[in-house]
Amino acid sequence: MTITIKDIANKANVSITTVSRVLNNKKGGIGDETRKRILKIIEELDYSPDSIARSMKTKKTKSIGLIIPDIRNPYFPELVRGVEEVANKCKYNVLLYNTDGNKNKELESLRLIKENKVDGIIFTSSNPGTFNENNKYFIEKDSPIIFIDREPEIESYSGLFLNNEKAGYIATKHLIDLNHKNIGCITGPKQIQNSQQRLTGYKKALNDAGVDVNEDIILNGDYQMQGGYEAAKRLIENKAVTAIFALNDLMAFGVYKAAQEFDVQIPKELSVVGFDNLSFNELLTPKLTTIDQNVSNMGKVAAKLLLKKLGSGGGMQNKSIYLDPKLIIRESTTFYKIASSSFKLRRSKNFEKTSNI
Amino acid sequence: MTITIKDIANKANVSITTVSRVLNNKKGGIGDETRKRILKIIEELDYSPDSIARSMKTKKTKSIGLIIPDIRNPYFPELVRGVEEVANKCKYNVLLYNTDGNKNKELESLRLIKENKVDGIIFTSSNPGTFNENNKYFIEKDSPIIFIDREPEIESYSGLFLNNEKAGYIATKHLIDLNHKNIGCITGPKQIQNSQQRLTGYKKALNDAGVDVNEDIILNGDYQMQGGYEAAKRLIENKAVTAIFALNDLMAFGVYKAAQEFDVQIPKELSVVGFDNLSFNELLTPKLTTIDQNVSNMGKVAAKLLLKKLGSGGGMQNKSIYLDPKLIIRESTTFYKIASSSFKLRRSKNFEKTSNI
DNA sequence: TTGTAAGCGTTATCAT
DNA sequence: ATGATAACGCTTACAA
Repeated sequence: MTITIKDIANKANVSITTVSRVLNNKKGGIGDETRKRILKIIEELDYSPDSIARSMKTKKTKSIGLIIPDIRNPYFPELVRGVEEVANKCKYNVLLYNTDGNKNKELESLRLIKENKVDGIIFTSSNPGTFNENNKYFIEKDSPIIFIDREPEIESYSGLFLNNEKAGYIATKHLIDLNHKNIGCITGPKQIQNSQQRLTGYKKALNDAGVDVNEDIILNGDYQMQGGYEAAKRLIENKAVTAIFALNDLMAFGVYKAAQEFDVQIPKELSVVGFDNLSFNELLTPKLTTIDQNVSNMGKVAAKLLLKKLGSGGGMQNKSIYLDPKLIIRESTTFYKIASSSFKLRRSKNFEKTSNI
Repeated sequence: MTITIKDIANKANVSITTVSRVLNNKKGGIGDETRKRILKIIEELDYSPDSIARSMKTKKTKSIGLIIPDIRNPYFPELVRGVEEVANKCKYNVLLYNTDGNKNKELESLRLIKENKVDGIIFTSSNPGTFNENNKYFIEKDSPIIFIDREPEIESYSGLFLNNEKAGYIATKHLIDLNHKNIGCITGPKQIQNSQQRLTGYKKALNDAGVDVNEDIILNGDYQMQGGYEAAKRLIENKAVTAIFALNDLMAFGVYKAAQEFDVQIPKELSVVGFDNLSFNELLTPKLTTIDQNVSNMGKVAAKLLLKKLGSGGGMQNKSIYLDPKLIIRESTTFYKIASSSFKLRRSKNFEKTSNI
């Protein structure tokens, strides 16, 4: 038998109201002796309130939904931890949803709100158009959703975004300052907004420095290691670049792999800049110069934003926060000297070496 | 204004009972015409039932709790996806908790069940003794918890475990078959059961092959890259081994790092076997020979087990499943020839090389 | 300081 | 085939 507030009330010879009062720490209106007695009984019976019943009245679940494309993408565990940390601190639970960027799954997850399962949602989409004005699940002005990383196509929303263009700019600028002129760029999937923004920053930095943008060394990647690897291979084979800016770390890993395969030394012969500052960077030798998004912090800020919104009872203006990126200079970038870039010759030697292992 | 079953009933000129019936697909007792009419109105009003109110009656939340140490550990995202996949297929939501192996947090999370927030829990502890007979949150015989990877100290439970000893055995056997005799072993934290089991398998394989167990080359690691790195450094410096069995992949990564630093060729001069088959293995050159746990599958099986238990209304026997490990042979292990293991000399050369980069 | 009672949105029992 | 109503465990006016 599950024990309820009624049992406590009986045992303490008070009404359930009184018990409810001490449960919710109502300030005034409770005898000190009564409170103690009730508390003691609660303790004895190891009672804890049924949060479902509580939600029924309050219309609050103390839960938030966290919707992401794929937790296996190493970007997200950090985000999740960040969100969870502040959520739990405020006694909120976190419901996790992976959508694989699938629009139906994204929409499906919004049902959570309608069904009262969560008080609010933190949403990272990889899919443009999930939220737009025509959408059946269109979210009204003060709906408790925080968008992360990708702006929805609706008129008003709250969100948390990285200043991706600036990030692309400073990463490229760093390379330019290091005397690089032929800087390859490996992008993410075309439809993903942040990839476009980073690319814009890249081009802008080039322009500002008076370096021509060479579309031939801007290659499409997929934000996966494999795409980075393949693009890097082409770039290296064509001996076209002295530096590569990969628009995320996963692809930068792919660049490392290609470089290793072709026996191209990083950073001596090829400088590499990544984007994300994943913790696996530790793994790499040399350590990767990259853009830090401080993903864990983004999670925290997003959660705080959401919780604040929830606390305000819908009376809060929608607002978006733009975070500034930070360039983390490590070991994968170095000053370009013309003489050092002659890896094409050595590559053939390497082929022999590889084949007899 | 939120729309309820009552609104539907009014609009359809029926009682809420009838509406409830069509919502729950009750077989008999509903006029075909009425059903259609109601369905249409539901559609029109875009109504969906309040799952909290539903839970109130049914005592079911259609949610499960997934409790893990840390989602940033690359082992867990796979698990989470596996769990989520089958949970969602059965219309269950997943609440995620990271405990950092903290006992209090682990206990805290169990409150979820008491508060009726979840119907069941899948629990991966890294902390012995969270569940034991004295524990206040002691879980009774048919409580809906599935333990993963670590057995609790209670008398009866359901769980899903890898046959770790066997895994340790076949990994070591593989190395022995490759003519290795001096096989170093880097373990996980002492208190973690699966590390002990893997180690037992390692020793057994050695014994069965008539190779003496050398405690000097069994080093304590921490299941983190750093620990693997440090242990490997010592092993390499002492020139004591021709192969290393790291009890998880993260530590194997550390071994790679140390090998690289000392210019020791894998596998030519040092064979390495890992454990977990993390997806980042793709990153490594050469690719890591490792034990595959099929973590994603474990997640699925665990979820199925839990759901089955929930479906059975508590009338199910507790039972545990032991999964068999699989050795994935890739490029980091090779046949040991005595001549090839002279890396100590070359190491000093490498120091010069490193220092002038 | 404490108690009574209504009500949250469902489902389920028992009528009709 | 359908409806009236109690009940789930809590919070919260409103009373006392």
